[in-house]
Amino acid sequence: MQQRAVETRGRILEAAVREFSDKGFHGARVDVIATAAGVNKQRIYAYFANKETLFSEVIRHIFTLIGDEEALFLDLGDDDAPHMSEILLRHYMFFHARVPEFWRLLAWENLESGRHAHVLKDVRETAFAHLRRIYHAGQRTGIFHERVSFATYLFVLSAIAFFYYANQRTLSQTLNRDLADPAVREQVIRECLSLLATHDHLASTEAMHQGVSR
Amino acid sequence: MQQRAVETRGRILEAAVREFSDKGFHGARVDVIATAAGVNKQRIYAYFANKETLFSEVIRHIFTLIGDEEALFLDLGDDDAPHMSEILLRHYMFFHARVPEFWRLLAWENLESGRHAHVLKDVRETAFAHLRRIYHAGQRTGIFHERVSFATYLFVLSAIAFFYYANQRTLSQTLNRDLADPAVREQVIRECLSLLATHDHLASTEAMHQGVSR
DNA sequence: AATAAAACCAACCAGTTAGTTAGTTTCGTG
DNA sequence: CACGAAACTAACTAACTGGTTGGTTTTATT
Repeated sequence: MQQRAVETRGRILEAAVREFSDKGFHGARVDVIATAAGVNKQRIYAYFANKETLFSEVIRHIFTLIGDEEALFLDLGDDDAPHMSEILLRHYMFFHARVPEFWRLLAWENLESGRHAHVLKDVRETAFAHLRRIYHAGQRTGIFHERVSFATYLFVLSAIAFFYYANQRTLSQTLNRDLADPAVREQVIRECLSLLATHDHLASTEAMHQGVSR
Repeated sequence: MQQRAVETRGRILEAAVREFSDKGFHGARVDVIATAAGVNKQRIYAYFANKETLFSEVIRHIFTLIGDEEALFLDLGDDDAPHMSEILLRHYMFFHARVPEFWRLLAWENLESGRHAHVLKDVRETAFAHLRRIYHAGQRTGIFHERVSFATYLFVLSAIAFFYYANQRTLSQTLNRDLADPAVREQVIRECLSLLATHDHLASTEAMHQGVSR
C-alpha cells in the first residue's frame, strides 16, 4: 500500500469516527462517510470489507490513538493515596483530549454490541485488553485500592462516558442550559466525580461488602 | 376508542418497548414490532403516526409505568443519613423491577436524542419533570445532601443505567462471565454503588468544590 | 515516457423498510 | 339483527442503502 493510499484510508477512518460517534452503527451512512472524507464511496470498499468491518476498525483505531498510557498514573504528585475522583477526571480529560469522540463511541459500542457481536468480539477483547493494561498500571503504582476491581474500574469509566454525552446531548439542550458552558460543565463533572469515593471511604461502607469477591 | 383498541394499542406499545430497548431506534424494525405484538403492521400506523412517534410514546409509556414514586424514599429506616448508595441501589432495583427495559431504553434515548430532538423534546421534558419530582421528594425527606444537585442525581442514575447494560451486554458476554450470575452482579452493583460517596465523604473533598454552584 | 497503483465518475443492483391502499372479516354493542 | 369500529390479508410503492461494476483519469515512481 502506497503512501497516498495510507492517507486516504486514514481520512476515511477519521470521517467514520465522526459519523459513527454521531449516529451509531445503524444510524451511520456509508455515503455520508465517503462524502465527509472527500472520497468516492468505492474507495471505502477498497480498504474495508464492509460497514461492520469499518466500524470494527474505527473502534480499534481510537484505542491505538489512546495507547498504553501509563503516564496517566505517573505524575499524580506525592500523595500516595490520591483521590479516585482525581484519577478519573484525569482519565476523562485525557481520553477526551486525544479522541473527542472516544466516550461516545464507547457508549454506542456498548449498546450495539449485542447486534454484531460476532464481528466485534475480537475488537472488544482488544479494547478490554487495552483498558486492562491501563488498569494494571494503575494498580502497580498503588493507586487503586485492592477492592476496586476491574469491573468497577470499567463501570466508572462507563459512567463518565454516559455522563459526557448525557450532558452534551440532553441536559445541556433542555434543562441545564448552563451546562453548555464548558467551565460549568467541568465543575459539575468534578462535583459528580467527587461522589465517587476514594478508597478511604470504603471502610465506612464495609458492611455492604460482605462476601464481595474480586 | 374502544376497549379492544386500547388493549391492542397496549400490546403494540409493549412489543415496541422490547424491540426499541433491544436495538435502539434505528436498529428496531416496525415489522418486527407488529409481529411481536401479534398484530398487523397496519394497526401500528392506525395508532401511531410514524416510527418516531411510536418511539416517543414508548419513552412516555415507561415513565407512566414508573409513576411518581415517593415511596422510594419513605421507608429507608430510622437512619437520618442513609447511604447514597443505598438510595441508588433502591432506585435501580425499583425501576428495573417495574420496567426491565427502563435503563436500557433511557440509554438509547440519551444517545439518539440528537437525531430526532424535535420529536422527543416534549417527551424528554416530561421525563425530566418526572425525575425532578422524584428528586424533590428525596430532597423533602432530607435524604439528599444539599450539595447533590439534580444534575448529579441524573448522573448517578445514568451511571447505573450504563452499568446495567454494560454488564448485561458486554462484560458478561466476554470477559466477566461470572457477572452473568445475578447474585454476583448484584454484589458488584453494590460494590460500585458504594463507590458513590455518601455526603459525609464530601467534606473530605471540599477543596475540589471551590465555586461549584448548585 | 511507461507503468501500475490510486482515485474518480456514474450508473446500477438487489434487498430492505417505512409507510400505504383496498377490500374483507371479526367483534362488540345498542 | 344491524351497524360501525377494529382487525386482518396481502399486495404495493417509493425511498433508501449497502455494495458492485466498468470504464476513465490522475498520480507517483522507475
